Order: sequence, then structure tokens, then C-alpha cells
Amino acid sequence: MVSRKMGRQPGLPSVLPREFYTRDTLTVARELLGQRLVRLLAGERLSGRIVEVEAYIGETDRASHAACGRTARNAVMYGPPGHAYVYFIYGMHHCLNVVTESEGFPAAVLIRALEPVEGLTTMRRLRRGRPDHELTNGPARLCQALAIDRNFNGLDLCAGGPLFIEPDLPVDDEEVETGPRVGVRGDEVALTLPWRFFVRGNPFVSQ
DNA sequence: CTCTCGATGCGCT
DNA sequence: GCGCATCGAGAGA
Repeated sequence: MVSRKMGRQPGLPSVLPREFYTRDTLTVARELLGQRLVRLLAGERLSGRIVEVEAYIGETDRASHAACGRTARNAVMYGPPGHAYVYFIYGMHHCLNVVTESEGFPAAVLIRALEPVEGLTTMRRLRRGRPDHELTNGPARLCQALAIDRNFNGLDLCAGGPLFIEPDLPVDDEEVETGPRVGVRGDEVALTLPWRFFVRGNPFVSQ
């Protein structure tokens, strides 16, 4: 007899529904820990558990791309939740966010690190020369390992496309650590807010 | 291991 | 023109 995991049919992966993202951004950030980011590339599944994230919330957050109001670049942050906000930075890197809260309010969660699960061989090819523990331990590194670029900006993560998030192993409260966000500029408040969430002791957390 | 620094494209002032 | 939600090479300890 085939065992059946709770709430899923074998071969028919469930996807986090839009309502998951339509909530308070700090709640979404916290609950994204442990979930599985999946990228379908040429029919292959590349995936990893999310082990580090950061929240960016509203125009009053001086570290957010939305701090200076709506522009062409950050428009996706103002759009409906459950979509990918992918931006290009430092002339060579991409970073992936998921849009949260209600349409019209700019907020998102930056995916900063994954623990690789499926498609390691392909990830090693896309991150040639790097040891396994450096495949996905950073926001731009994981985009490289999963072949995510600006073409994914605005993509609906709830629509059965090439990028989505599946429920996976929840992370216990005792395993969750918070702290100030990494690499941001902004005012004193932005530099102090504990809006970074990560799995304590996980070897794939960035830094 | 740690630290420093250059790469590099583009959105925004 | 400036500055960036980063990374990787190279130097030193």
C-alpha cells in the first residue's frame, strides 16, 4: 500500500495558495521558513527548503525599494500578492522576492538562502566550481543555481508556472532566529529592525 | 578562516 | 553621474 503524505497526492504537488501571501508580511516571512521553492527547468525539478528570508514592508521602510514611492522598477511590489519580484543589482546579480499583503501596499519577502533538495547536479553546473554548501547560500547565488532572472519578474507563483512554493517541513519556533537585515542602507530604524528570519545552525544560511 | 576591494548594468536624482 | 536588498578573487594570519 502506498503511503500518502498529509494533504497531497503523489505526483500532484500542492502549491502555497494566494491566501498564504495575503497576510501580514512578518507572518509570511516566518512561515516561509521550511517551505520548498521549486523551479521547473527543462522538465527537471530544481528545489530547496527556504532557510533564510527578509521582510520589506511599506514605503516607510527606508531599506525597501518602495521607500521612494512607486516606480517602474518596484511596481510589482505594489501588485497582487503571490507574485515574484525579481530585480537586477550590482550590474550582475538577481534577487528573488515574493510579494505579500494587499494589492496597492508595497511589501515583499526576499528569499536569501535555500537548503538544496532536488536537482543538485544541474545546480552544480549552473554554479560551476562552487562547493555544495555555496550553491544556494545567498540571494543572488540561489537565483543562479535555479536559473532565475528578470524574466521572472511579475510571475504568478500560484498559477502553475515554472516557479512556485510547495508546503514542506515546518520549522519549529525554537529553531527560528531573527536579526537585522543584511546589506541594507537606510535610517537607524531600518538598520535595527529584526526583519531577517533564518533557521538557527542551518549550514546553508548566508554570510 | 578573515578582510578588502573591484566588477558591472541600470534605475533614479 | 551615483549608488546599489552581492559575489568572488586575492592577500594575510
